[in-house]
Amino acid sequence: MSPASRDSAPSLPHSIKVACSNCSLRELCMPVGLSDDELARIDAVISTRRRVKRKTALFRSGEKFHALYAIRTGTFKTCVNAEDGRDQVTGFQMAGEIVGLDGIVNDQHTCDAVALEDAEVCVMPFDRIGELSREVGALQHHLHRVMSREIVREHGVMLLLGTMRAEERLAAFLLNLVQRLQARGFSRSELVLRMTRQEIGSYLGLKLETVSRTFSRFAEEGMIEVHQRHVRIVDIERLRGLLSQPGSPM
Amino acid sequence: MSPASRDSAPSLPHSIKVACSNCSLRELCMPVGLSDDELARIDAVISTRRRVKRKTALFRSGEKFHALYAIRTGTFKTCVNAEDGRDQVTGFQMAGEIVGLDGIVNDQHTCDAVALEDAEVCVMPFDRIGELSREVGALQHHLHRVMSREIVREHGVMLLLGTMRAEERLAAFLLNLVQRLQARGFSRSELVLRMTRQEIGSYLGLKLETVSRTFSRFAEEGMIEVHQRHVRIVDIERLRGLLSQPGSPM
DNA sequence: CGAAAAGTTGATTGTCTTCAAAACTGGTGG
DNA sequence: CCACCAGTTTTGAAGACAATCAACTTTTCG
Repeated sequence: MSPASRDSAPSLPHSIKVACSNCSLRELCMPVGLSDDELARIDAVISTRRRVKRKTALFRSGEKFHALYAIRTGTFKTCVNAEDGRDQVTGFQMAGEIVGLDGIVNDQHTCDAVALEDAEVCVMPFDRIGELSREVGALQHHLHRVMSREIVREHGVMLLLGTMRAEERLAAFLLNLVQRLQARGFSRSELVLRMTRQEIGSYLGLKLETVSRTFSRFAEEGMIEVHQRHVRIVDIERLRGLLSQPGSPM
Repeated sequence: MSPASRDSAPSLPHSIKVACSNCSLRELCMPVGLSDDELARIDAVISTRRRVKRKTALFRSGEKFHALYAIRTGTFKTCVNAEDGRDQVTGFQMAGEIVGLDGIVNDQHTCDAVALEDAEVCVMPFDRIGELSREVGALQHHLHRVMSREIVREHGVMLLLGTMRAEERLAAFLLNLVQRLQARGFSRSELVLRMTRQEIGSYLGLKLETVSRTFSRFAEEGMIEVHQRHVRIVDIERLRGLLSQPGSPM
């Protein structure tokens, strides 16, 4: 937003030595069933972490691509910028998810990844991942799956943006968020939004006022309780119902 | 649309022996700078073609995934279906482009690929591609780039769906189409739409009436000439201008 | 504490959708 | 070869939904 804070991190800001082998998030970002030897080799490749402070960028559009990043803690948004100043949030990423895949095609990032809260990521140098995945079949397939999953996720967003009304979009957004939080051991009814109404709106193709109004309407109707960024899902079934009913089958 | 024509092709409908090594589309779907040996090994893997008749599916959502497909001739649409009957065209693919990437994550396709005209594709069995890319580094990187390119393309569609007005969407659509056609040796001002207004609308998140009206408006204003599916771009600069001006920088 | 950022709410406007009717196209069978 | 018919496209009129503009409140953070 503010062109002032355009501070992408320089080469090696805060880097830390670590190991996947004893990482609690391994099930999320690594293939399962690796041998000790394979794990050790992966440890050798993914040897540094990087801290990213709130509102600063992990990478920015135009920067040279050299690594994928596995999120360890914190939440990110990715967002693309058009030449004319428009921008669009393309996703919100949380622990265990991978960002940076956009950079592979042209060896250059085409979107920004900005931390919504203080965060920490594992740096996975792409050329070394490539080498290693030639030897460790499970890693190769895992990488393919990660990329394919992202493609499928984006199909879902396109469906949302192309066919849904505001209420449906916000319901889908909330349901997706709690589902992912639940998978990470958080409550399935309470959540703290790490992003602004603005950012939610950008992601959902709505203006922030519409997001705010729709939150209010959901609250009035007793489906959720909203206190700023704290949301409590009171009637998840009715929220789900918003998605399956009104469909204009085009 | 008509639930009658739900005929995805069975195991081996019309298959033909072929070779990438002397294929004119190689620059589009294969890495460059391969040795003769490497090319021969790729030929061995991509050994069959398949014909797909107009309005029939190359694959459908739910089917088991086993191959990627490189389009040789013809045009496809890919489209995702929601449980509630909604559907969304996620892309239009033409010669040299790859479809099927969505199937990798869960070993199952999550969208339909339907031929908009009689078409022919090269079948690339995914497990064999995987094996070979472990040995041929250029192929591995190429595959990564293809997937990354698709992710970046979808970012662009999200920007379009999330931030653009009808005129901008249609202008972006037309400009993208001619650009890709031109890259394939076709005119940069004449094009034949292989899809209906309906399908364009689904892709652009608009109703078919809006697409039709917007075409008419462009024609009135002398930017294009439209005769059904034949479109002539008269003033490409003005069309481009639609994309760079009005931006609501959110 | 105070300024800036974020969020809420209301009134109005604009764009796209919906509903409807008619014209056109292309393929099929008499 | 022509007539017919389903699918496609165009166009109009009315309505709906979200955007815009604006004022105000609340929260956050230096």
